Amino acid sequence: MAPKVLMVAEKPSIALSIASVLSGGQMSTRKGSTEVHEFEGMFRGARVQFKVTSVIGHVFSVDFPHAFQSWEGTDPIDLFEAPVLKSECNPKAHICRHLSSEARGCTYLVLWLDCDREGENICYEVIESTGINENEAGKRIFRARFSSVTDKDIRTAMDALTVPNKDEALSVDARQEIDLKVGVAFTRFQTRYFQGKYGNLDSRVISYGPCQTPTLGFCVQRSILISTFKPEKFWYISPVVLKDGYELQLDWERNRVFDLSVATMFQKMVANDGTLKVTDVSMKEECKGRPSGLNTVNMLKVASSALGLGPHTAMHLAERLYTQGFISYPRTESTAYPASFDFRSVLVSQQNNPIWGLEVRVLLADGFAKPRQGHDAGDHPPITPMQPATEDMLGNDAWRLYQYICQHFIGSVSPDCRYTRTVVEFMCGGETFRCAGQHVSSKGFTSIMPWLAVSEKNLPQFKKGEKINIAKVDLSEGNTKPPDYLSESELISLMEKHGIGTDASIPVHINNICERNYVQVNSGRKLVPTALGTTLIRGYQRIDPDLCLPDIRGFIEHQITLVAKGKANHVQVVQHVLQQFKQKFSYFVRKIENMDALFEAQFSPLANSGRLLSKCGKCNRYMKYISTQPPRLYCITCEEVYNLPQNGTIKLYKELMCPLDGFELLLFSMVGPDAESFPLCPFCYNSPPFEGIDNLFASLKLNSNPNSKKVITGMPCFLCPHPTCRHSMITQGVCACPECTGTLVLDPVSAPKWRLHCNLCNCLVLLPHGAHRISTTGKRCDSCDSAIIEVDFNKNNTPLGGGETLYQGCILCDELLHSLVEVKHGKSFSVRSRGRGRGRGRGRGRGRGRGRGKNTDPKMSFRDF
DNA sequence: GCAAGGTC
Repeated sequence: MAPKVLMVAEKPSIALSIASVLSGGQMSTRKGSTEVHEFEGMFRGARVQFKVTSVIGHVFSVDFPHAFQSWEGTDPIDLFEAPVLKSECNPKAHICRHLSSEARGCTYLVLWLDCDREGENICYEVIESTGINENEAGKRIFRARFSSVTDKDIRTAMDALTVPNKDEALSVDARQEIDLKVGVAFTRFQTRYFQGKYGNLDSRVISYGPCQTPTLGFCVQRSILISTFKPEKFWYISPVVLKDGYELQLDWERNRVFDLSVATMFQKMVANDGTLKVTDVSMKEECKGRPSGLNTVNMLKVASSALGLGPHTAMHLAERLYTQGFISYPRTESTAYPASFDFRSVLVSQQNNPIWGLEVRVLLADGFAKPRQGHDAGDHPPITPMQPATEDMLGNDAWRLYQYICQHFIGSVSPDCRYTRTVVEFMCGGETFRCAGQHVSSKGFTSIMPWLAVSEKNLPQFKKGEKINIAKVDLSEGNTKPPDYLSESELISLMEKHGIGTDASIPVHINNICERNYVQVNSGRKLVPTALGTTLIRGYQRIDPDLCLPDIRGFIEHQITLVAKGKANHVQVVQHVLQQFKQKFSYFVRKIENMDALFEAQFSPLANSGRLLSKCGKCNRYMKYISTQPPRLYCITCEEVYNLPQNGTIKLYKELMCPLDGFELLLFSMVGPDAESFPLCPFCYNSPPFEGIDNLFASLKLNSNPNSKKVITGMPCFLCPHPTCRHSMITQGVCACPECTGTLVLDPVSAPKWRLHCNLCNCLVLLPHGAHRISTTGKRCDSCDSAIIEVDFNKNNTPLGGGETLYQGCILCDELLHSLVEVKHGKSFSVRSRGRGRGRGRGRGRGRGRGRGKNTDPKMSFRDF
């Protein structure tokens, strides 16, 4: 059989392009985690079977091991020395499994990842996933280096295979570890510090990051400039001339002066002279160049400033236009097109457009230009329309973006705009004045991009040496004005200039500082910092300005570049940089009072926030409920903060008390139609009471249904293993969830729509409707080990004979009860149906758990907990 | 609940 060659690209679209080019379109395609294209061809002088597939960006991402994930149990400074783990970024996509199975039986691996450092790093993620030893580089493993996804470049790359660059890959590993440790350490520390003191910060998490914080810094810097701006009065003179029916106001060469008596003096000198002498008339042909190709950052700037679309939204729309085939790949740094680019066929596809079709037909008939020379970053061609579209096909916002992309493209192949500029210079009383006129001789690309048009301004004819009487000399007063708040478009430029973020991540960072409530987007997409955003930046400036300066990203980039170039050892660089940040961190912690003084002046202490709600188990006094994000309880006496679940309402739960710690229980209710409610003890929720329960949660999360939207952030009663408390999972749990490894727990306040809900996933089971009372009994079903429940039916509609209302049974095995239950979210729910096994109790010694034998109902109860 | 970087 012919040897097999596996080729892997960074995204499915590139795998398709590569396969199409190399197979000449003769390939077969099959589905998988990502598509696999197969064809025969020649490789290193032999006939082979090619398989081309792709990853979807990074395969792995980096995080802390479980022991360091607890905010309570880890001192943030220890994170700098903590180990880091790589795990699959998107376990549901099963990319690792896909690669390993596709690599089986392959003799060669060819890496077609994007040709940048991230791509180089993904090369090694792919190698690791395939299981091939990386020492086989140059023997079984090859790297294709291509500068664009064109026929020519793909073939050239295939003929000149090299090996992946380990140093570049390691530089990305270094960046990942540094970003993670620095970001998480500062974020955890300042979040806990300030949320433990103030009640109205209104941000779930007070994050810090080497990209997001300098981004915020730009916005705050501008707003500080505005708030500290002192306006100054200035004066200027402008002679007025009447000629050939024109009234012209001339510009003063001095522009303005800041002293009224000086301005008055000049005015008198000019007025006394009274005659303007034309000292020069110059006429110049000017050219405004057509644009080069459109890259992501420029698209985002126009989207924000001209279309009113934020970068996040604009990227979303652009991605949709791309996946629907209307535009080319929208994430690119390049503004230069490859030499072989077919401009004509793009124009042909636009020639029937009702709005700009005519212009396109003229270009096709009269000849078109190539776009102005741009920058080739070696990634993708500029953003280009691929298919004609109408507003109906796209929807308003996507249409406006598409329209701009088309206008930009057509503009880029249109002639330059040409105009003549006339400048007339005058002298009077020793002072120089000017006026300028413009006449457009050829609109060129500005007819399709009218917002860039050169304005027409007519002047009367002047001759050098000519003398003209002044009609009047105005003396005007003005005030210097502060700049406006930073526009999103200006922010994007600043980020690009300072190397903060990438074309793909710039929108994410801007979105981040909005979502964290650090800035607000006002009208005109101006970014106005909130009190929180301003206070943070001013705080860093007080303690260590480096922390919020744009150079911080540059510093990290510079250090990892040493790794990428092979000039420094990866481990040593990471250690060195982390050592520096650790010192900055500990200094920051020591000096946090300097920032806190600013917070004190701006925000309300917890003691003054919120309302009294429930009793503290330690001091027996009422604690305050703070409903602003994140919801918390605060005990004024103990000065303790207890976090509460989010996105729901909290109230006191029947003044019941936790038997473990004496805290009053709360009832949390989610919102929505099938919203569930559950009790929790504020203390247990934050500090789970049983040893090792943290680890148990971690395994529960790992084993739970991956589709579950439920996020466990603390321990509510429905996860509590207390053997006798009437609210715990042990006493309120009924049976195993048919959908996941969780337990179905009785919702204690669901009357009269009694129900069970899973403590891990969204599975919901409706119990007999309208019953007076439903409760667990403490007894177990003999055959399936579920909890026996007791139902007190309503006497008006009891299904029991003789008007009986009380009934006990197992909801799985008892025919009557089983006929009365209904699964709302979830699949089948019966003893006989086979479901997935139980994950709980893994290795916990009771011999129950996943496999209990083929004929056993896999949905055992939770008793082996 | 944390970062930034890929990509959908």
